[in-house]
Amino acid sequence: MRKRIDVEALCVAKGMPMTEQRRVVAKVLSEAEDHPDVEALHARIREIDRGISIATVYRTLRLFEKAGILERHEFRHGRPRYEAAPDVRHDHLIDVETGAVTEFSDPELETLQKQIADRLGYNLVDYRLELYGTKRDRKP
Amino acid sequence: MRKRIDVEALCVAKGMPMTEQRRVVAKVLSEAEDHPDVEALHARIREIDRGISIATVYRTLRLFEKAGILERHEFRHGRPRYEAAPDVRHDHLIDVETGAVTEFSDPELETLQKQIADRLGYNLVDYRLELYGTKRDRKP
DNA sequence: GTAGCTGCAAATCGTTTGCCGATCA
DNA sequence: TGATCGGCAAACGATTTGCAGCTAC
Repeated sequence: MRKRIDVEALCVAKGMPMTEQRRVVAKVLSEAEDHPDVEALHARIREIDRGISIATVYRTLRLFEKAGILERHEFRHGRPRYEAAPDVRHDHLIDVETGAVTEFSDPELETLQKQIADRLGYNLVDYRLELYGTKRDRKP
Repeated sequence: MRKRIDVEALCVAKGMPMTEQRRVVAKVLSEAEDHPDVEALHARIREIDRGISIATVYRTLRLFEKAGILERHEFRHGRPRYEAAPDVRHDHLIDVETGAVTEFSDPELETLQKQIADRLGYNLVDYRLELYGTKRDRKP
């Protein structure tokens, strides 16, 4: 069960001028249950407003990302995929057969990572963790 | 202390036709102590043989990668970077200020990842872990 | 009113590819 | 010899940008 994030409200809170196009992009992002790429997003956007150009989609995604409203993920083998920025950080497990993404978070893992960085003489400022797997017992 | 890998020997072992150009690319990769990108590699290659084109560099890197002789890493913010494939897997800590890469490996971490995948109903087939940090006590 | 937006088409960037003469085994 | 290679320049695909007109506030 994914927590719905009101992207438009976040934009307004940041004082962004809200155009019709941005509202549509925000709506599509808010409603996405998956982690769509630009092409998928554009397709969904055009279902609502046929005239919105790909340039606007790119511009808007960059804008939202810089504002911290959006996360861009560069998983292996594929174009960047997007999700509305969650309030609690999580990591991703990607199904290598279907591309489906499962979210998870594990405090133990983060502790361990901090320890490793520390041991190497660094302060951990960020990390990227992606698991790639195949579903167990896929057939009946 | 980085273990030197004889890339040319690995190519020969795989039965690749070894041209003058491939020997140069192999040599540069074997001698690299860092994780250079294509541009850096091409620069080093040209120091040995001025005539080798960027197309050849790209073709050769792809060839080596497909043969499992080379690893391509797509760290955040930047072009892909390469290293001769190590025989024991390791992960990377990237200095966000300098781009320098420190290698590490932690069996505990891998166990934990396997457990997480398992808990989510997946068999772990691969993963990507990158730590981003700043050096502690950088100044004297 | 004016700063900032959008659509369009052209530009950009890193990377790949078709062609054809050259090289390797 | 026959398969494979490499250099060149053109092609490519995803993304960005300049411009001129339009919109939010």
